[in-house]
Amino acid sequence: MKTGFTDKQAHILTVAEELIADKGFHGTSVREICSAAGVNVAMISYYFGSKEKMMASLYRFRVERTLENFSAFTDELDGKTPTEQMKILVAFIVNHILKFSYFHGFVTQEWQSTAEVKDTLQEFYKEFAAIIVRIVDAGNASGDFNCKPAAEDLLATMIGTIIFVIRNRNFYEKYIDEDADYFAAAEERIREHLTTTMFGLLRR
Amino acid sequence: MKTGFTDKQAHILTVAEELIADKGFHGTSVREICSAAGVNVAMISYYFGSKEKMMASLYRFRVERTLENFSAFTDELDGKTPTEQMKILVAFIVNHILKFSYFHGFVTQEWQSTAEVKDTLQEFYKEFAAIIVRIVDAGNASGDFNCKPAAEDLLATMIGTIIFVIRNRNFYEKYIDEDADYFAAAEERIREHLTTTMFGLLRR
Amino acid sequence: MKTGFTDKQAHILTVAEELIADKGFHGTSVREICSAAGVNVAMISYYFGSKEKMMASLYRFRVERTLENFSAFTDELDGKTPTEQMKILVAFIVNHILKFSYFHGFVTQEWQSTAEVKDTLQEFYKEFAAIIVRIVDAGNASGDFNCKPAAEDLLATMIGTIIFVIRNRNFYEKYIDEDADYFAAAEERIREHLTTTMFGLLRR
Amino acid sequence: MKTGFTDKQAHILTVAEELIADKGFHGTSVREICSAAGVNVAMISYYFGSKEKMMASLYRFRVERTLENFSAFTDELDGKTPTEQMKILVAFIVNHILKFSYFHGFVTQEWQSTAEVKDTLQEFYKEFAAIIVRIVDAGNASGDFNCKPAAEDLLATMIGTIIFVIRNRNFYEKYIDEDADYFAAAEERIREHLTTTMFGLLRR
DNA sequence: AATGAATGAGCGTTCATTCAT
DNA sequence: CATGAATGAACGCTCATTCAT
Repeated sequence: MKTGFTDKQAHILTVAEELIADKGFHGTSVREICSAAGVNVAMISYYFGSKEKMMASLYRFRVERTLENFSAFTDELDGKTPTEQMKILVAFIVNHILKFSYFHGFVTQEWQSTAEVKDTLQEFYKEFAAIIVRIVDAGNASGDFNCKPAAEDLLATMIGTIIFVIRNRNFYEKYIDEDADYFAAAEERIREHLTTTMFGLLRR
Repeated sequence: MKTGFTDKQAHILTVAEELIADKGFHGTSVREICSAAGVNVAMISYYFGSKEKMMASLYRFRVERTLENFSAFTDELDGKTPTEQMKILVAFIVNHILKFSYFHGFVTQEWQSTAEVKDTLQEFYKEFAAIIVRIVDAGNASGDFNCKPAAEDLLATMIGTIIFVIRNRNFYEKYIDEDADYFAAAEERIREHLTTTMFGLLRR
Repeated sequence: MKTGFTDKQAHILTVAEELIADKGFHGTSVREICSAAGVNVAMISYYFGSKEKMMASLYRFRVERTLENFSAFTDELDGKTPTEQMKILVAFIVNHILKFSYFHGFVTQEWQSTAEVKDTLQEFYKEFAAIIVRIVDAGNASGDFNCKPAAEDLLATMIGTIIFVIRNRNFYEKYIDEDADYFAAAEERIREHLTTTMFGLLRR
Repeated sequence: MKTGFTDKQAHILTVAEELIADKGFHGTSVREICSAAGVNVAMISYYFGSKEKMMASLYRFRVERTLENFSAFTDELDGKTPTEQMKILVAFIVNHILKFSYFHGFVTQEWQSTAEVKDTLQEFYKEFAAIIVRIVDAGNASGDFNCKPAAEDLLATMIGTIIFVIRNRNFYEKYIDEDADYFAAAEERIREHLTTTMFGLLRR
């Protein structure tokens, strides 16, 4: 699977991803990333050209990996009814965003991202919206659904809801069994909530 | 309602809010804020103790003002049917978040906020969730609704969806008439979408 | 005497001048200058904006001080014969360049100076060339001289010769009494040599 | 004449010379030189030990090549009258310095050269001064000249004047026909001026 | 109460050099 | 013999903050 990143670059990006997800782009220093990655402070400039360019690489890195998973996910949809497909789609997106949430919250805020980076993310959203359209249309044809809400609205609601739950853990965890692992429990809850939400919009 | 902020402090916070909403906490320097506010660079440390503490004050400042609006908003609900109340609530939250979205996306990301700040924001969410509960219960009693979805889930979906649309303007604006003002057009669209979404969850 | 530099700025420039005269612009670090000046490392950026801009200030600083001396020097020429005036001029330029030689060797080499800086130095040269023209013309009118060599050539020879002697001390000091102070002895020698040279060009 | 430089070393030195002449020692990076020379960045350390030592080699390299030209030049003097010899000498030195001026301006400035490097350059000056002495003595014996100015002073004036004109092109080019090639026009002018200057010092 | 000059720490980056291959 | 990946040190600069006034 060709990505254009060497092992060392991938290693640095993985470490950087975790830190930046936690503390943001400006809140994470090059020294911090390199120290955590066990490499010399000069390596980020050496490998990526600059911290900014490393960030652009990080986006590309993540999108590439996400789109790889997409194939597996879309294969899974084959032969299922639109209702089942929608359930699978919600489960996939909840699982994915919980893993890489930070990734969907940067653009336009905190990070004056370049056009290239914004495009990288849009690529993902458009790809995803296209799948939603396909399922919605199939469901309306088969009679599973009787409404055609806009794909971009469904997408906004799904991703937005998940990110809110992640970012406002402090608030949301009060409604979750405190003995349970937050992310595992939250994943299940959001999946169910969003599934219900989607069907509420598709069948009226 | 006692706020504890002098006029000068309020002025600085207002200026800071706008800049930070645009460029993030780390992306906005103390010099920049003070320069834009027309005050001495030492004033932030002087008035608030530090940039971090100013940020905490900013949260408190915003929550206080929001809660002030709440009274007007809750007054508006009086004597309406639960269905109408829910419509008003959606309209209020969409309008509010569009104005102060930055404010709901910081916590846990980009900013290692203190417990105090997190509490400040939770105060708002809890207050809001309480209103949702009240409307949902009233609607179930009156027969307007026949379901009792969790208030925190409805909240997450409402706020999350709005923030997504704001942060991913690049993506979402493709689905909006390009001649229209983005925020005005988006506000209307999201309001309708979320209203439909809420009713889809309350009546099944 | 208004120069536009505060005492602190003047202090830093004086220290910087000495170090840069010795080791060049790129060879002298900001830390080194600040350390020698007993000020914080941030002061150069703080006072001048950047190291580059400090260098531009240094040129201006030196030219201003040189042009101040000029008035005193030109006053001294009044009422003298052209022959005496030429002797005074040589003595002045030798003395001045020996003090600030570094200053005349930077432009176009080692430092990609801005147009502004180059202009600063040219200002000095042009001012000086004008005086030479005046003396040469007066001398030809009075009969002291019988030739009109180009002022820019006389200037080039005077300044060039002096700088050579400074820069190639290693070579030149072999011809100077080793018990004497190099600069004092060199000053006298060059003054005599250049005086002879000038008269050799003015009377043939 | 044994130089001790391999072809690769000579190639690197030639490239380095051009760059350093333009931007100075500190202003030219090892990467830049190696990149321009089409060799690996490690080669300068590998071949010369360090950047500093490469610089010492560069001086030696240039002096060796200059001294090689000297034989041809001194041969040319044979059988000429001292007056003609002096003209040839001025023409040679002007031409040479215009080509390798940078080379004569480094020592003691911008570069803390080692004793070895300084010696390398002195070797050249002493050799040159010896020739001047010979011509001056011959001219005084033949009656071409009637003065014996110090060779080191003549040398300082010649080299200094030329370097000034090169370094202060900005100033000097105003006095040169702007349609002409600067270096070609300057060479002719300086040659004539220095020839006149030398004869002015040798015949009084 | 408020200033603005000044600070030390840390920033992202580039440097000449080293070393395993 | 030659490479190029990798390094530690130092670079110029900006940061939030302090302190004498």
